[in-house]
Amino acid sequence: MPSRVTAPRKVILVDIAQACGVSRATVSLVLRSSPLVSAQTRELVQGELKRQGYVYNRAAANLRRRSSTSIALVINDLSNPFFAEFAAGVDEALAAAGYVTLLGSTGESPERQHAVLASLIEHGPAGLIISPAEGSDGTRLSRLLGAETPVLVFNRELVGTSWDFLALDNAHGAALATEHLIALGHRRIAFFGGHVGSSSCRQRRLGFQQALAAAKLPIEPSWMVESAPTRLEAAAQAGALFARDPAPTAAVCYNDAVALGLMLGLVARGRSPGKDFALTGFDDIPEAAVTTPPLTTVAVDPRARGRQAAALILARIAGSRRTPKNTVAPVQLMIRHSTCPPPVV
Amino acid sequence: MPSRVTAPRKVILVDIAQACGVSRATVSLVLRSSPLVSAQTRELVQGELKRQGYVYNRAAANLRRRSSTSIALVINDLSNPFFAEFAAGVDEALAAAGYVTLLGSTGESPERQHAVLASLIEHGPAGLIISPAEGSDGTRLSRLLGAETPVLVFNRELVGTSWDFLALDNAHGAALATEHLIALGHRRIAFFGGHVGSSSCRQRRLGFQQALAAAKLPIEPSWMVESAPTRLEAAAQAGALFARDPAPTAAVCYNDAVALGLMLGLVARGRSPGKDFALTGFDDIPEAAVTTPPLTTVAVDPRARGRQAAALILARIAGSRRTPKNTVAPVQLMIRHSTCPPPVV
DNA sequence: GCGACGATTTGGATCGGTCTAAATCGCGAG
DNA sequence: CTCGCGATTTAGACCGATCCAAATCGTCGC
Repeated sequence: MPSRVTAPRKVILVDIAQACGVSRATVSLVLRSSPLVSAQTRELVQGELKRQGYVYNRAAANLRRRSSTSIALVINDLSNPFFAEFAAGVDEALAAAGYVTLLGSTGESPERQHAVLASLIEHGPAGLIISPAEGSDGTRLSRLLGAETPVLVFNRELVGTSWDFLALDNAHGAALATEHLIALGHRRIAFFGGHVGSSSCRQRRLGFQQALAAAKLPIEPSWMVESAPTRLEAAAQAGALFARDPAPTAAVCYNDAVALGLMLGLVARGRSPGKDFALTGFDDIPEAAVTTPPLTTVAVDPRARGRQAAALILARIAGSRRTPKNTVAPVQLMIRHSTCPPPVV
Repeated sequence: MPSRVTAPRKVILVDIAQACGVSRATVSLVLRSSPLVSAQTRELVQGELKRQGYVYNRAAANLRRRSSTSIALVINDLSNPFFAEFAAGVDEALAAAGYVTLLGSTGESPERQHAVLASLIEHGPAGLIISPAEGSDGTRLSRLLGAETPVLVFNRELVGTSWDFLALDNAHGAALATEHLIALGHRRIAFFGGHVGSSSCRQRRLGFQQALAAAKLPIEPSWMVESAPTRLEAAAQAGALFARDPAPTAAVCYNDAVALGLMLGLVARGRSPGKDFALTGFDDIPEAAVTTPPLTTVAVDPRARGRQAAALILARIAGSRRTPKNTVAPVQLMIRHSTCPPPVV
């Protein structure tokens, strides 16, 4: 009979206990570095742990302790550098706090989001950070997650829920960009790109309009141009700005991707962004600093937002607070060379 | 006595069993949609599950079944769009297969990588996909992970290990780029950027040199310029290409970031990339298509690589294969406008 | 020499599921 | 009416840790 090669059984707590001639409870205490065990047995056990290559089974421990050391992170679009950087920040801070990140990405599909969440919560995370897919149904999410799970919503408001919310200061950022253009002398300013369906777009439009109103400038509805928040779509929509005379001399763009697309569209029409047309972005993606011309934009520091989100969910898990908390993250205008004074007529 | 408000205890399997007047085993069978239970009780139980808002505790189940439904994904640099896209592909494919992704990012630090891995394996993932941090010690990782864990290494070779490995066809990609430049008429071609410490850089250099040798062109050592794989570093190193006369008329760059940096450096020196100097990148990051000029580069489709990595680790977990397997992913040359013929002297 | 007391150690129940083997049910055949 | 058999259902051990209450140990005071 050929000798059967069995995979060496995993080393568990009792193996260590037996090898040391102590009880499981004692080994367990050593693992959690309890002060109860004597220095002598502690060393004995620790030596054996190393010798046998023991790995702690956190799932088993968590089962008994009814606790959890993981946090779910659900991202609408990981391939967007903004969210990737956010995720990196979250993971960095969670790891530092001893948590593990359960990742889920939804590709902006509420259906996938539902499935992903259903799967993630079965793993019993201590909390959830979610950047909702566009078109998410808050009520439906509430029902799925229950009132118990600690949740932090990032970036997009989720109406019908009472969870903590970390928002960017969209209105203020757009206002800063608009004021900068006004200060340069522009009087005909467009708002370009984004879907009004998304709350972030509505907020940025609001800030834009408030800044115009504060400067007593008119808001021309045909200069509020929608487009998908992608470079390609934005480039295709550039013409919409010049459909009528007079045309705007500057545009506040929904985000950097849209701004870069608009730049392409302008160049294609013989315009020269930063020379005869001024435009601003939003996000300050790494690319923004190195385009030609470098893009004036509103920086939001996504990695820092990630760390902040981690801190907020940990605070919520610690559970001191009771009422849901809204946090607004500051933004900063980065002035580069895509913004110039209007051409003299 | 004031009525104590207790958080509603989580609904567990026995709650359902009691409410239905059946045993735990029966409920368990329903949960796993076993054909053993009668249609009648199945419906009864399923109704109760929904009514009470039961959520499955996968950790408990996995404990008994000695199985796992999570896979760890360790990434050296999530803020790099290439890896972010890769991660998105992995997560997409894993989710489709019913797995959950445990994320860890290391920021290129072997120490962090060690800590992250130690923490992740305690959660008992069924397998691990790792894109190693630069300077990882394969032997050390082997010791940490043991011989049992299914592992797929991505992108960077890990010497001293016997794990599955998914590599990009670096040599071939660099050769394609080099051949393209030669076909355009270039005779003095540099290899720019990257650290020779990294295996991907060595492989790309190799392909570059083979293509030169095949065309019977000399390899000039002073035209092999190192730099950190970042835009800024690359821009700073641009001068090294023109230190001596004659200078190269074209460069194969280690990756897109380096190529974009070199473009900046060239412009700063009064050169005009795509007009009087040709250069190629590697990766085809989204930005490459929209720079001025658009960058000729080698596309590797990171999202598809992510899906492929997921498929490979799942196959390894299924365990049919025995010997470690090396997979080389194809690459594709994307010809854009950063490559031009050499200037006529 | 004995009971007390602080310092350690430990048996056994427990977390929430799954597995196995055995019990129970319903019904048609003999 | 009883037996046999397939279809369902179930009791109880089990996964690998933690927790609690109780046991054990050494030694110190009287």
